Amino acid sequence: MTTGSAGGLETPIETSTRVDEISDRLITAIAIGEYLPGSRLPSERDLAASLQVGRMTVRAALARLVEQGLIKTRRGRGGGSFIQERLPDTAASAARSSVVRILSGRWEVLKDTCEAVALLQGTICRAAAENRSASDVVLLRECLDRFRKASSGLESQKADERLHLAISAAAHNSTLQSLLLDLEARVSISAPSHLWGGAEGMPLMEARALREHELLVQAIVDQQAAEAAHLGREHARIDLELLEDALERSV
Amino acid sequence: MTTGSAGGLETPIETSTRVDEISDRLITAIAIGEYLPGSRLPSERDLAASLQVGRMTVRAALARLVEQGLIKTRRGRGGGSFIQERLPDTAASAARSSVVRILSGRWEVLKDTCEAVALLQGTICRAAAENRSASDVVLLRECLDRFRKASSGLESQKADERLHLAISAAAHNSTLQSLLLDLEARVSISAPSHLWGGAEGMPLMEARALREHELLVQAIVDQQAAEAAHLGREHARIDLELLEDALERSV
DNA sequence: AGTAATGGTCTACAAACAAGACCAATTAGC
DNA sequence: GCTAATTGGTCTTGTTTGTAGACCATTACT
Repeated sequence: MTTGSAGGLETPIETSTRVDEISDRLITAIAIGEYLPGSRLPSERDLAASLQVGRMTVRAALARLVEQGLIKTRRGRGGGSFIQERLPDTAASAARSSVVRILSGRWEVLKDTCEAVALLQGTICRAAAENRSASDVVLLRECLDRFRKASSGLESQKADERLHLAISAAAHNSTLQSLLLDLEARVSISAPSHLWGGAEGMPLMEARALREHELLVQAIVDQQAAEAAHLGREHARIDLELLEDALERSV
Repeated sequence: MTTGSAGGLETPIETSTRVDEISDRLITAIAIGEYLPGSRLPSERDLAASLQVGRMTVRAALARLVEQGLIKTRRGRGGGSFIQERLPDTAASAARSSVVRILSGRWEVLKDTCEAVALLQGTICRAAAENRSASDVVLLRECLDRFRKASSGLESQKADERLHLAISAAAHNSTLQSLLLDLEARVSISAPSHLWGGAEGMPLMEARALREHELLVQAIVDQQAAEAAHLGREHARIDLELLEDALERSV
């Protein structure tokens, strides 16, 4: 977000530049998995056009991602900005130190944000159970099916994202939906779990996620508001648990 | 906030200028009742200093408020920017046309936002009931007392604001709290109810608000999560009803 | 070889803002 | 009443940020 507008008259004004905004979006898109490692971002000219922004501005934003080691650029036809496979420092230093560096200091904020996501998720699931239409039901079942059939971790993650999007859409409140997306993006940026999450426990987590998804969708379809709220809230705590695990493992 | 950071790579970038940000804050402060009609804003130099911003920037923001008729400026020692008594157009044109102008077109958005506020309020009240500490209880009772004793509409409104602040603080989640404040500010900006709300029904509303406040605080103190959630949600719908009333009256 | 698509570089220009000087009006305090 | 302090109003100067476009360098496809 650019920036929220609540705040007293004492706190200093700070406005994010266009470059900030764009690099934030790009990082979010990558962290969320919208662009998988190895894939190519749109060309600078295309990005500039679709964001309605000067090309130099896009270049400045991309330069930051290059600095952080998130992308590399290649010139010439077929060139572009390519998402890197690994996190910048996992190559140079030990993985654990990188995790600690990412999480420490911001841990309190991150935990607070995760809690907020969980609560908001619960609220949205309740609203979805109350307001879901017939077409929502169809879409939800479709997304759930796709999640069931997803094999690879990345596919499963994509399906997960779509399912959650469908749920938040079923709540029929765009304000809350964008709020939730915003919060989730904050968590993803600070702690892109699919990048550093240990691959060992993943199948277990995915199994749990599937079970919870099925129950959650059923509750929404059956319009069991209280049940949906509870399930949504608890389901969102998976992220928090993953974070706590990662921190614990690395200390 | 400047601007939220969620959104695909297709939607255009827009960054709010410092002037936007400042005038938003000022309007919010006035709409919320932080500066009552007749009172004076800090001097331009003071504002510039506390906002860490050039004086010309503050002046540009103030100029907007003058344009909207929200403030008038007086020069010389003891001068400054003074909050106007009346809404700009109520003097020139009929009050109903002003209400319609404010609400129409943005009605759908406003309704969505109000719904979101209500849901979020419910969530926060639930969290408050679950997480409130002993000191929260003391503060809540204090605020409730102050609200009971408040006589004038403006006093009562101030007390109401503080009570709600205390409740959201009791939830012990700063992310959700700032989110709620942000949403409420949006509603206040679009529809500053205490400025155009008919004075007739106010005592009735205040009586209802008092009753609901008492029940709500009690539920939080007693840690009745579900009850608190329900009360908070319904209580927040008062704003929506006021808006609907105002719209109905004016059409 | 030629062409099209890409990143890389450069210049010229405009808008937003900062910092500060100075003027004009008004009034609190002596 | 006089003075000095305080305040809004105006102006200039310089910086940062972003825009628009031209042009170059590199690469791959036909």
